[in-house]
Amino acid sequence: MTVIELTRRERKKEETKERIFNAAMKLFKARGFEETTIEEITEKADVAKGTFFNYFPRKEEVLRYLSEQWLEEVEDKLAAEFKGDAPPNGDRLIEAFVDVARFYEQDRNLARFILSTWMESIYDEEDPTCQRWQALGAFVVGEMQRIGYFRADADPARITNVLQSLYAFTIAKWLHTEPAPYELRQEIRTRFRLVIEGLKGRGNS
Amino acid sequence: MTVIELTRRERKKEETKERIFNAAMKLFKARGFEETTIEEITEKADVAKGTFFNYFPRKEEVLRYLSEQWLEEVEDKLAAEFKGDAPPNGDRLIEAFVDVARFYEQDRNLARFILSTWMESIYDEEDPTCQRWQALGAFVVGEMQRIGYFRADADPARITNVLQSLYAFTIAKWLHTEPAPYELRQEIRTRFRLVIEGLKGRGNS
DNA sequence: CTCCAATATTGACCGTAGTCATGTTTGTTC
DNA sequence: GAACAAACATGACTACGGTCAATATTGGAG
Repeated sequence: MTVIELTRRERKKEETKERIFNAAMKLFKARGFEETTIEEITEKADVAKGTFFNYFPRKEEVLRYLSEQWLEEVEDKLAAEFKGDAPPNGDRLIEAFVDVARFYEQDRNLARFILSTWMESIYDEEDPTCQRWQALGAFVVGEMQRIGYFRADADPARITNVLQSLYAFTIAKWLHTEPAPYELRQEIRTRFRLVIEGLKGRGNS
Repeated sequence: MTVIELTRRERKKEETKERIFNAAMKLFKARGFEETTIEEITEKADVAKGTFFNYFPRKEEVLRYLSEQWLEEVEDKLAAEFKGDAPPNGDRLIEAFVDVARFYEQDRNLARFILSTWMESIYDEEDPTCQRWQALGAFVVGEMQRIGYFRADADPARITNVLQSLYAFTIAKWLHTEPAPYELRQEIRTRFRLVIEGLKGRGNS
């Protein structure tokens, strides 16, 4: 963590961005994303409408900003879990993801925003967030292959993609269905186990 | 297929809707969804702007309409494949889905529209399209369990969800990445096989 | 302190999705 | 065919996301 000295100007800029961001989040939580207008946000943040666009080129960028902050946290958490000294372990892999899902359970509204931007960024290979996730996924899956938890004859990137889609969809469905269709963390655990063990039946060569 | 007699009024109504729809599709294909304005559509369809909203309450509803038409076709195709006389067969299951993916390869623009509405409807359990897919999925998976291709100790709805997320994501990523990141049908086949066989490695109990 | 260029702020303005009051057409009843 | 109601068409209007030229603020150089 490098501490960079900021000039007064830069400090003020950050502060304004934060003020706009906080105002936006409060309104989004209270009334929803679509229902909140940019004028309401800027009024609450006590700046002119145009100022908003100096900090966030589009309304959606506020969500992306939120999402990035949160994903960085999660990333650090997962990276610490897997790049630490403790030997890699398959069950810990699942439990780490299950654990991250706690967040989504906290605030469904917020979670919806974050998930939707995450799901968009998943497709965009230019997106730095996406790249970091791919890298993290490839590393973790590689480790799992090394210890024999995952089969070694499958492309780690493919396994990462499969698990990512499973994870994202399980959360997305849970978030968009009212009332919640299942106990989220339990369901993630079950589905992960299911694809790890395989869908194959007895009559299948 | 029941043929319903339509009054002149109803015929005219259908015709107008079709005219608007066709105009919209031509413009969407040529210039993209966002870039096409409703006024352009109505001009091309030779109706007033307001008329558009008598037929499609939102701009996106045009896509939903397209999507519904197409999904019905696919549904019929898949249903015929699995409710026919031929004995159910696991490889045929995979190949049927692979085959459907051909469509997405035809027109990437159109496919993007259809997939995005499909992915939204996946979450919405009220949506009739979603319900029909769930039903079809449950039936097919049930058959596969009966013949021992899929393990019988897993909830068919869960297996359906897992496969659906895998399928949708694989296509989505393929559609949103330029140039295409993989040969679509081959990738679907590989991923399906992967989750059917399981991700488990040798060192895994 | 004065001047200046860089940077940040502002709100009038624009384009477009969607609304709605009004006008028009259609089918029906006598 | 006249009178009427229901269904449908219409375009002026509103609301909001986003642009941009004009204005204000900042910090540094002389």
